[in-house]
Amino acid sequence: MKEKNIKETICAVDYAFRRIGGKYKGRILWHIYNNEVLRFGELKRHITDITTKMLTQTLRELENDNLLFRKVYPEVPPKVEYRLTDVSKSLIPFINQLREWGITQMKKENIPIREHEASKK
Amino acid sequence: MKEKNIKETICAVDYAFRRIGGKYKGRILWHIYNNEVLRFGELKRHITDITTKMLTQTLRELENDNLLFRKVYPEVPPKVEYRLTDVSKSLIPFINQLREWGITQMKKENIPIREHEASKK
DNA sequence: CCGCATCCACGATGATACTG
DNA sequence: CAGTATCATCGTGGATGCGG
Repeated sequence: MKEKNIKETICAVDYAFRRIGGKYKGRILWHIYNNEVLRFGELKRHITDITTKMLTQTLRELENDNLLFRKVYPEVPPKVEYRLTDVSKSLIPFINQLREWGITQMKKENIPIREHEASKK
Repeated sequence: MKEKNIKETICAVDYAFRRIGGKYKGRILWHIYNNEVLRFGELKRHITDITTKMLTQTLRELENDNLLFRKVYPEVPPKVEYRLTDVSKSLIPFINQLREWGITQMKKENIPIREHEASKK
């Protein structure tokens, strides 16, 4: 049966796409990078078209895949923070370049670009 | 209803991922780049885990999205060649960078890497 | 040889309600 | 606040057969 496990992967391009592919992974990493640290609710507000379920699920995948660090504060109300790991930090240059490529293309096609307002401290 | 159209896209990261995301797009572009031009059957042999249907479908998407150029030779038996466009060529550096990141990670995890044998002429 | 058409299974995603 | 649980649905992709 379908080995979902990445161990049997062959091509590096394939491997990389499996790790950061998916509908929201790129954007999540990018937003966290821009803010250094984000809480669950903040992320949800940044990525407006994601549901609670998908956000939770994707965050878990990224965490299990060692691309996100999750810190839970044992408080009431709860507080959970997400940060990049060293591995995902090493991925940022790529995402950024891809983003610049996207901007170039979008300008060519006159597609309005929504910049994510990084709450730069 | 669900606007599949990319026109309403907002974030450039999202835009870029939509264009080259997907299970096979990255690999297809990469293989064609490595060989400059590939025929349908050659592509299918390179990407061993793809079905005829998915290959056809993905190639169409890439073509419609201006990331592939398709040339049909009116012969019997048929012959169809696929090449990169200027737009997808401008994308290659990023794919390559992503690939290098993948290679680094795979080495860390001792995952065997299958190099695609580019039939360098 | 290079596809396209059809049918079908299943996983991915969405909507909504509920909880510690 | 940060999720979980459940149900419905939609798209992706596989299998097969046909056709120029």
